[in-house]
Amino acid sequence: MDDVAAVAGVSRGTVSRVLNGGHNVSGPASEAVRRAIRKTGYVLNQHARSLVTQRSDSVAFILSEPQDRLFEDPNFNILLRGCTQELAEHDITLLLTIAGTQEDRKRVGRYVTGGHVDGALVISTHAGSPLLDELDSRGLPFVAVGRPLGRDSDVSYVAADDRGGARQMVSYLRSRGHRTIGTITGPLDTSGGVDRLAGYHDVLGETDPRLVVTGDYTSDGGEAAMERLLRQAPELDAVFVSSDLMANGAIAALRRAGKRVPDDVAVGGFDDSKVATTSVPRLTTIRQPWARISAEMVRLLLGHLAGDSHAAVILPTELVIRESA
Amino acid sequence: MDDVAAVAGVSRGTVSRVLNGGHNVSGPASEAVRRAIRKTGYVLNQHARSLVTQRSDSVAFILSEPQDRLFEDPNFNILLRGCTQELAEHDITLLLTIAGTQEDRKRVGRYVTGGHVDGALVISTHAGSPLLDELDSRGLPFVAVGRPLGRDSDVSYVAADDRGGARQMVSYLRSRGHRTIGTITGPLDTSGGVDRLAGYHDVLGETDPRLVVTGDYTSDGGEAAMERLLRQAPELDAVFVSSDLMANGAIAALRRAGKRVPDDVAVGGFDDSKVATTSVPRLTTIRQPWARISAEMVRLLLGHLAGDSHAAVILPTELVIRESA
DNA sequence: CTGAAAGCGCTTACAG
DNA sequence: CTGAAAGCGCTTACAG
Repeated sequence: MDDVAAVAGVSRGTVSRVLNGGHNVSGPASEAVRRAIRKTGYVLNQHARSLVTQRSDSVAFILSEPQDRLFEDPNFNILLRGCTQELAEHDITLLLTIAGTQEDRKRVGRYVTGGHVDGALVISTHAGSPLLDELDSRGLPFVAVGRPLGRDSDVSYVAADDRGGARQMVSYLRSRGHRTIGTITGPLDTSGGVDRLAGYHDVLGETDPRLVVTGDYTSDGGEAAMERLLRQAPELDAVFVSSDLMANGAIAALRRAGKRVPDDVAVGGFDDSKVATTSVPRLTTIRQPWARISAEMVRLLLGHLAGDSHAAVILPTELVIRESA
Repeated sequence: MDDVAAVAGVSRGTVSRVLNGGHNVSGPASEAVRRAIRKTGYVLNQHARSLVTQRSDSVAFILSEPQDRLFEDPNFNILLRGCTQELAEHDITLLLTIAGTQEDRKRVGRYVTGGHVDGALVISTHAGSPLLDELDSRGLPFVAVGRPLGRDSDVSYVAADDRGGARQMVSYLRSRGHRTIGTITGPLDTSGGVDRLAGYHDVLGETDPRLVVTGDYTSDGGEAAMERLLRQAPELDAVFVSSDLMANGAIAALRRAGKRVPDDVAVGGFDDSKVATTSVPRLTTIRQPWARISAEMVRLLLGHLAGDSHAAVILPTELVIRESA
């Protein structure tokens, strides 16, 4: 920077000013500095800048899932891409950090609270993640995707309306004349698990406990859950499955049991993920507004950085009718 | 840090020394500092440290593909995870940056050359990526995965033996009695495209040009390429397809043309990716040693950081026999 | 509009 | 083993 100043014939202060927007710098001076920068091949030292500005102009995207299955989920892709773009418009770089194991989470916790980033977008669906507490205690602004169970009243998050989406699907199934509607829930330590189940009960009221089975968001898990459901309640004529992947497994189980989908048993999924269109039959499901979710996450985080307090944003879902129900 | 020093009753220099391994610090002093750190809740300012050490203890994993299809590839997952773990053992954080668009690439280029990271792992299969030049001109150490066309003699990279792998597959097809073996290549501006085609010619010599068609690594592209191949050379009895995804599409085209796989036309893939086991019939393919690739990439990069010059590492592939050939 | 100067929070020879 | 001090490369009041 001294070089640049020398070549341009100005002080370091002036060089710094043109680097930071060029306010209060005369045209000629600005031009000279710009030329000097090109000539010297100068590149700013970000650490020095961050040391004085106390910000890094980057935020972390923390993927904190034991199983990083999310990676294979196209929706996750959309989310990541959306956040990157939104942030880029504000000249903020997004760093993806993966914290699959307990040890990873510690390392990442240290990293993000060490001043490397100004804030974080955290993707973690399971309850009781110590990561949120760590970020909190360090005072690092962050926003979560999905309602963080147990923390939803003191943490910023944006989520699809899981409960409302479940209501849409179950209402649709009932409107199609189905009378005995079962459900395969997600893990009950995730908001998707409890909220979608709540939506199911919202429209059906209390149901026979035999009609409710818990899955684990995997295809195999959905298959096993469907088998159990079939054993417990062979008379059911529809099932609301809390994720497309599980719905895909459920259909396999139904087929093996000799049931036709949707004629004998209608199947409704959730997510509108890739498998929804590749499965046979294609899935009737609930679409989550991922593009809007990412936009809102970034908006919320930027708000935090500017001093706003926390907030929750719930976005509506959409029923997508295909062949499975 | 002044607080810590005050509480511990030592100088800042001593605090810094325990922070950096505790060499040349007496037991009691070290203990006092440690207690003071806990008591004050002190957290190191990484920017200040990096400013003096001139390193950040982090490296970038740059995903520089126009289409970030890689994300959905489980192999990519293995690569990413492997690199993260290897680096973590050296206390280095891996930052994933995505540079899908031209603009992204610029931003990322600025970021990584701005001192934020000590080096980079770059994932970019297409030739002529300006990113490599940029990193080079900035003097940032990096290693690429896959042979960077046109830059392979002055850049560090680690790759599977594409040419040898293609030889394995084509030799296998011939050993099974197939006589008219076609091939669907990858884009010819990728090393996977040219090297696998070279391997094909290695075992077959010059072939009828009608037997060679270029695809784009997508399933749809493979389907279209197969149709073309079938039109040009309806007599073929085997085809070596340069990626599993394309092989999957090729099988669809064959089925539609009334050909049985492998009875009428045998199909050999490349990658041993997820689709290899989900396609019907399951694919006979070439496995790339992703775990070793990630380990070697990290080893090479760490070498660079320590001052080593560049090097290329080529790792052997493995023929995996299933049902399609 | 511009320069001189203080300061951001660390690390690391240097001297003892 | 320890402290005092210089310095890493910037930004930003402050004075003019």
